[in-house]
Amino acid sequence: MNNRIHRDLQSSKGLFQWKESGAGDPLEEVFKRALSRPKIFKNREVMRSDYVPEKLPHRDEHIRSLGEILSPTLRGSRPSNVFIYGKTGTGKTAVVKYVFKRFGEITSKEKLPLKFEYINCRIAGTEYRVLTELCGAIGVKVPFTGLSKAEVFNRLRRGLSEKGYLLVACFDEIDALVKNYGDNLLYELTRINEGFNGSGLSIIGVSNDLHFKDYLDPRVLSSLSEEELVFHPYTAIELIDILSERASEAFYEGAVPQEVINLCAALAAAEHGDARRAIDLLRVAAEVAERNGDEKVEEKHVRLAQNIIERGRVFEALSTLPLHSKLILTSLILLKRGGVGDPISGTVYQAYRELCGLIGVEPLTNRRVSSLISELDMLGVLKSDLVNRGRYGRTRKISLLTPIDEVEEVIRSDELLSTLLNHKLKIDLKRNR
DNA sequence: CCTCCACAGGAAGCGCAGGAGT
DNA sequence: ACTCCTGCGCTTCCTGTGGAGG
Repeated sequence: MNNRIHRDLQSSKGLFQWKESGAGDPLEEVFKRALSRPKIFKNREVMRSDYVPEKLPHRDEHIRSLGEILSPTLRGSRPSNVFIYGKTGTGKTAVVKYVFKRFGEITSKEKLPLKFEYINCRIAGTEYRVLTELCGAIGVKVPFTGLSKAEVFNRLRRGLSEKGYLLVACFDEIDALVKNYGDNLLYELTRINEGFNGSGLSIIGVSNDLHFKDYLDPRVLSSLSEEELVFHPYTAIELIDILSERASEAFYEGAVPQEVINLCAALAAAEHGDARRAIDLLRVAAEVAERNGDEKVEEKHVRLAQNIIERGRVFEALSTLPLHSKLILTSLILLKRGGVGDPISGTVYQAYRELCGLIGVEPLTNRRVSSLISELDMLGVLKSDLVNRGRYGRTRKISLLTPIDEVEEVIRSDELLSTLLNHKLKIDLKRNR
């Protein structure tokens, strides 16, 4: 099993290795190759996920609607709040950023007292930081910690009325904020305009959770969704247009044939029409082709890219986990390798405590481990199904969703856990004999 | 029909970090 | 120096629960 992982690692590395290895100065070779290699990328920036293109194919209607809704700002009155729904990669963020950019241009040309601020609630993280960013948008300086939320809120209100700004704020992934902190802040923000005329705050809420409305207080909902926009997933045909548009800017002519674009579009369309996925796929495929020294991107590169992206996702999700989550995964691996089918939470907790004992770490409580398992479930690493076993209680059956070898690979990238794993596996082997 | 298992998962609160205001 | 603020990770305590077996 060890060998297998080793082999996997080598072969995945092998992807990036040159076909022949020359002697002498190792960098010399790299330079020479890099300079003589056929070029694929003309402009790498264009394929980055946060790039806002000049043209957004198939979103004209949405751009016009949003512009229409925001147009009162140019005449100095406050526009309606807007709610935008749509799954990931349907162009919500791109449309908002694009519209903000264009309005920003007009604003600075005409010298209007307008501010447009884009905030990603999941990245901002807390209510406090969201408020801080709003303050920052209108030039009110706020320390990043130390003040009460109420104080920051007051400063925002004072700033708005003193400076006379009209602030249009986009709360992207607004569901993340509401799920963690409730809708109190939103309620307060929708009421901040009372007593203002001309200045104030308009909110654009963006969510990819279609059931998000259910979490909201009716009062917040009604004032927040004065206008609504719904973004539908892209079809494969639309994705082809989007990719072609980007590809023509990002790559040299002939480097990316049409059938490769079609393939990327088809693969992404099969997964809910996510444009971001499609673009990532094409970018990685092109990178693979480039590193390989090939002249153009081919189907095999796209297939490899698919693999790389998948592995990258797993690795990134798992390697940044805290120690105790990794210990839980380690126990799961050991139980699986030991021939236990899908263990129940009690068994996992026992194994986990044992591991903690071995490395001299104070174990967390059952309750906390239960939460960590739920978190891993939400991450999609494992699945925990509630099962009722009558007399034998009610518990969760835990199964790995990620291939066990991939999980083990990540666990083994931590030296301590790797040693622990080897140690335990050896003991189990002896016991079985 | 009732009991009782083996937990799930909500609520509250604690201690700490990292700051601000006085 | 002291008080007060929030977020975070965690514990403690608690109530709830579906169905096998008596």
